[in-house]
Formats: sequence, structure tokens, C-alpha cells
Amino acid sequence: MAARRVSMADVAALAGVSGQTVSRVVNDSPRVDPATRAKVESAMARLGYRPHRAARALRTGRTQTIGLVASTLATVGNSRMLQAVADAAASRGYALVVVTLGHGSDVAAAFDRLHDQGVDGAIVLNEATDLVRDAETPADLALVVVDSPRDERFGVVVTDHAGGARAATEHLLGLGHATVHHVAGPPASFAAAERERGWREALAGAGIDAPDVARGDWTAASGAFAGAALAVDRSVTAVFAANDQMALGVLRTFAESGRPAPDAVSVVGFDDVADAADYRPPLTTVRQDFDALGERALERLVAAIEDAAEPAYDVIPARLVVRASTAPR
Amino acid sequence: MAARRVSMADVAALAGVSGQTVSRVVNDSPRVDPATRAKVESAMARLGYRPHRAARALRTGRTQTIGLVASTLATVGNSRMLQAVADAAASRGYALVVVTLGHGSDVAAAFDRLHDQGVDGAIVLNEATDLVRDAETPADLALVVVDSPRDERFGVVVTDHAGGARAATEHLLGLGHATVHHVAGPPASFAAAERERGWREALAGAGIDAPDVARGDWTAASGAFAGAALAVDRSVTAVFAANDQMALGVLRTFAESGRPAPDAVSVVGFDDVADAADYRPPLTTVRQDFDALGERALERLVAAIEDAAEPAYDVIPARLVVRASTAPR
DNA sequence: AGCGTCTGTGTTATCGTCAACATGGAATCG
DNA sequence: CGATTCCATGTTGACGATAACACAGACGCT
Repeated sequence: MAARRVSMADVAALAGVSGQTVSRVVNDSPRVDPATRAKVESAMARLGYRPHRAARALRTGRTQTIGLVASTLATVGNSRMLQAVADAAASRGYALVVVTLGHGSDVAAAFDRLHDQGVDGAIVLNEATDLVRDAETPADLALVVVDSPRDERFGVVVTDHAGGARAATEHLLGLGHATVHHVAGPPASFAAAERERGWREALAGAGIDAPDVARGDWTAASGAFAGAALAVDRSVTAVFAANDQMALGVLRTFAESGRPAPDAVSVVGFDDVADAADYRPPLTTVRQDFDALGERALERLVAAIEDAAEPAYDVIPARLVVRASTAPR
Repeated sequence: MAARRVSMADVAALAGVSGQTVSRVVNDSPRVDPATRAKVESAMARLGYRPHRAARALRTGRTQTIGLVASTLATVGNSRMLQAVADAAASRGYALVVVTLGHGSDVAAAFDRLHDQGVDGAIVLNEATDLVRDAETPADLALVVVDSPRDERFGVVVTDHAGGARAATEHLLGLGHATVHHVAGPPASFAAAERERGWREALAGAGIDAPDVARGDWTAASGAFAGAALAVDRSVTAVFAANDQMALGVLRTFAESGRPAPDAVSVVGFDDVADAADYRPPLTTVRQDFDALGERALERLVAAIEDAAEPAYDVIPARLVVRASTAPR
């Protein structure tokens, strides 16, 4: 019962070589005779040998593990990022440990925990611009931050929020709306700021003064609240919400005020969550490519860990998806 | 720059004791003189000592790491479970590694990966009843499965799906509806089967023959598809959908058929996702307590790992949340 | 007084792997 | 043809922590 696990020594004994040779086979060293390699490999297969991560980590100082830091996993965007990162990590042989920020939103504590875990690097989903900016980044930890301003201390991967927002706004203007109102995300959010910037740029490009923004906290409830104020203003015919869930709230309050989309108002969201196509009406929105984002973040992180690559800056495009919540004015 | 990490030996030297004594302090052994303990602790604090997980794992065979297995993390339920489990694990000093099933849905491969990682135990989010049933469970891995039939080989923690479904159905019957139609989840899902069972039981209890069920795949799109068929049948006045997203689809197609809830039809969902209160109309649904579920699963798992506790079976209640999508007939 | 027991601490060996160095032979060179 | 290089492999000794054992002194018992 107490079958001790198979170690390198067992494989070495069966193959009639030294442990070091087994190690070389395992690590794909070129310095191994093909015949020897075959012998060792068959011995490994026969015994069902698996390298012992902890032992290797102890010896090499590398754990083949990366951390993912997020304030919460309960949002659609974060969980889709997580999924993408998890898949990408698995395919490269890295384990992924998840660290969520406590209620204190204490990034330093999160880095501390990662340090404890001995991760080789970390990906941070940066929901508040100053999250990472203020925390001193541990020197010995490779870092890639998602949705952050460019920074030379760590890699950065971002969705083109501003570009997506511009496309959304221009789409609405193109439909003949005199202006476009905006329900923005929380002030601390980098993504929210970028989306707002894109919206302003599009309006400025059309020579239109930007109206006051309403501000929500990404939840549908906050979108509904903001929408209630907009709905009573008959001059509002087009609303760009900074995410789909707030758009959902906007759709609801406009409908309840007797001004349903798309006849009385056009609404655009951001993200393209799975449900967006089944909102009423189906929501025109900007699709974020979470898979590409996660994949790229991991790729950069692994490059930093394994090849000491310099921090890079990558922008992933976002694409407008037109559905039924927008119509010509 | 290349500051080697602080090891136990460094602490021991500074405190003027042996490494073993430091180890005893770290592990809260009672066999340490309070004065000595204080000396060691101050030395640890001064040097900023952190135990080296890999070294400890190598020696003890315990990694203080658990795995979470899920087919996907992109669903609301799974990501909320993940969040709950991550928090609970962190508070107990366990790291959490996430393993998603490949497209092959190959549980054996997932266990394999966990084995590689050397986790002490795993929590499986069981979306298909036969997921775990068929896989041979590794003997040396403590296991807790969420949403599975009772099993003596591993711990099981489940939401009371049937009870919640019964409450939902009885709520609708209590409003005067002659019968309740059901949009069920995928056939392989344990949760879907249980919710369907609860629905049937409630109808049977009222002496009503259960109508045919429509079947979706948890997505809003599949709910819309099922809803389209139901909406043309004027005798349908009450629908219980097996999750909120399908309920969203049902709401949409009924509205588009000129039969909006709650006047023409009453709709109940399951889960209480964050957006449900902002569906149009706000959705009456059954709230799952994901936090309790995750917390309990982790508690049982840790008990199994640390105290070799016997597999337990826990049921977490679900609660009806009445909103505006249901009305008297 | 003599003996066992308990307490706090130190010593030694080991977990599985890999880096650094060592070795012996074949191939290549001037 | 001796010297040099290269190649495939082996030997040794950590990495950091802890389990098992050892031991000296304090204490209590008969």
C-alpha cells in the first residue's frame, strides 16, 4: 500500500545508468546517446515515473508555477481572463495559483502570498490604476499586468479600450444621433478611463461637445440607476455604457420609462458577455478578446521568466459587434 | 543584488540555536521554551524569514496545495465557486491550483495533472454526473466533489437543488397557475437532474401531471430557443427555468411574442446571478449559496487531508428570492 | 540515594533533483 | 603520433526543511 513514489534513482537502476543521465533525458539535454535515451525512456514508462516538482524546485529555485492576482473572480471579465490564462499556462507546463485580494484590496499582501508560494512570476488583473503603481514590485518576480498604463518595470498587455469605445461612439453618430451619452465605469479603473477617453475622442472628432458622464461601478444595478436619470431627459437618444452589465441596467430603466431600445434610444455596451445576445433587445457591444489577452500575457510572462525578456507592451484590438439595440435616429 | 534567500540556518545562527529549534518554532511545537521561542521569533522577524515550501514539501510529502477541477471557469456558477474556494483555501494556508478539463473533458488527464503538481487534495466541480463516477480516483488524493450523488469513496457537497426547485414550483402553483412548465439543463448534469426532480415532486404533490420538459444547455440562447416553443402555446402561463441565463432567454422570447412577464407569463430561474435583479422584469429565482458551498467543500477536504476524516455528505440549502417576474394568475 | 520520566535542545540523515566537476575513450588536429 | 578537443556518462555535494534519535539536566517517586 505504502508504495513509495518512483524516483529518478529507480529509473536509473532499471535502465542501468546513473541518475544524472536520467535527469538529462528528462530535461532534454542534447548530450545523451539516442540508444541510452531510449533505454531510459522505456524504463520511465515502465515505472510510471513522474518528476518531483518540489525536489526540482528546491534544487533549481524555479517552481514552474505562476500566480494570478485579481481583486475578485466574480466578474465576467476576470473569470474569462482566468480561464484563458489557465489554459495557456497548462499548455506550457506551468501551474497556476490564484490569489484574490482581501477586502482591504491589499496588493502588497497579495505579492507577499505569491512570494510565499514561490511563484516564478505573476499576472495581475489591474482593476484600479494605482493598484500596481503604488505597490513596490518584488524584484525577483517576473510580472505582467493586464490593463495598465505602459510601464517599464513590468510587461503590460491591454485591450484597446479607447479604440473600441471610439468605434462604438462613431457607430452611434453614424446612425444619425446628435450626440452620445456615456455611462462610465468607476473612476479608479484604467479600463473605464480609457473607454471614456475613446468616447471623448470620437465626439471631439465629430466636433461635438461631450455631455456630462454618469458614473457606475460596473454592476447592472448601477447602470439602471444612471439610466434612470438619462431616461427622463428626452434629448438623450444614444447611450454608450462602459460595460454590458451597466448597459443591461440602462436598457431596463429606459424600457420602464416607456422608451425602449432601439426605437426610443440606442444603447451600446462593452465586453460582449455570453448573455449579451439575449438581452432585450440583443445588445450591440464591443467584444474584448479575452483569450488573446490571456494568451499574450502568459506568453510574455514565460518569456520574462525563461529568457529574461525585457518588459513588453501589447495592445489587443477590440471589435464592434452590431446587434439590435442600436438603430438609426 | 543576488541576495540569497533567508534560510532556517540563518535564523538559527542569529538566534544562537539549532535549525531544529527554529523548525519547532515555525511549526508550533509545544516543546520549546518561551524565552527561546521569543528569541527565534525576533530573529525571524529581523531577517524576514519565510519557510521554503518546496523544501518542506520535499521532506514531508505534503505540498499544502489543493487543486480545483472544473470543465470550464467561464460559467457564473463555477467562477463564484472558485472565488469561494480560493478565499477559504487562502485562509487556511493552502495554495489553490486550477485545472480545467481540455476539450476532451478528460477527467483522468486532469487527475494526472494534479498528481504532477503534487496536490494534497482536490475539489471537483462535477458538471456531468458520470464525470467522477467513471474516473478511477487516485488513492492517495483526498477528494471532495461538488454536486454529485452521495458516494463513499469521496466527500460530497451539494446544493439542495431539488428543494430549491420544489420551492420555485410551489411558489408558482401558489400564485394560481394551473401547471408549471420546465426548461431543464443538459441531461448529463447532476444539478439539472435534481432540479427537474424537485419540479416533478412539487407537481406530483399538487396532483398535477408534469408536462413535457424542454431542454437547454444552460445558455441564454438555448433558453430563448426553448422559450420560443413555449410562447406559442397559450396554455403556458408559468415557466421554471433550470438556471437564470436560460430564464433570460425565456423572458426575451416571450416578450418578443407579445407575452411579456409577469402579466402574460411568470418565470423563475435558478442561481441568482448578479444581473438577475436587473433582468426585465427583475427575476424571481432560487439563490445558491456558493460561498457556503465552497467553504464547506474546503473544510471537508482539509479535514480529510490533515485528520484523515471520513468522506462526508453535506447539503447546502437554497432559498427562493421573489422579484417581479412572477405574478398571480 | 537511586531510578525513571519528562523537558528542552542538538545531531544526523534524508527527501529527489540537478549543477559542477571528473573521467575515459573516440575523433581530430598540426 | 602526441596533443587537443569533444562526447557520453558518472560522482559528489548541495538546495532547505524535518523526522528520528540522542542527550543532558531537572524533577519526582519509592
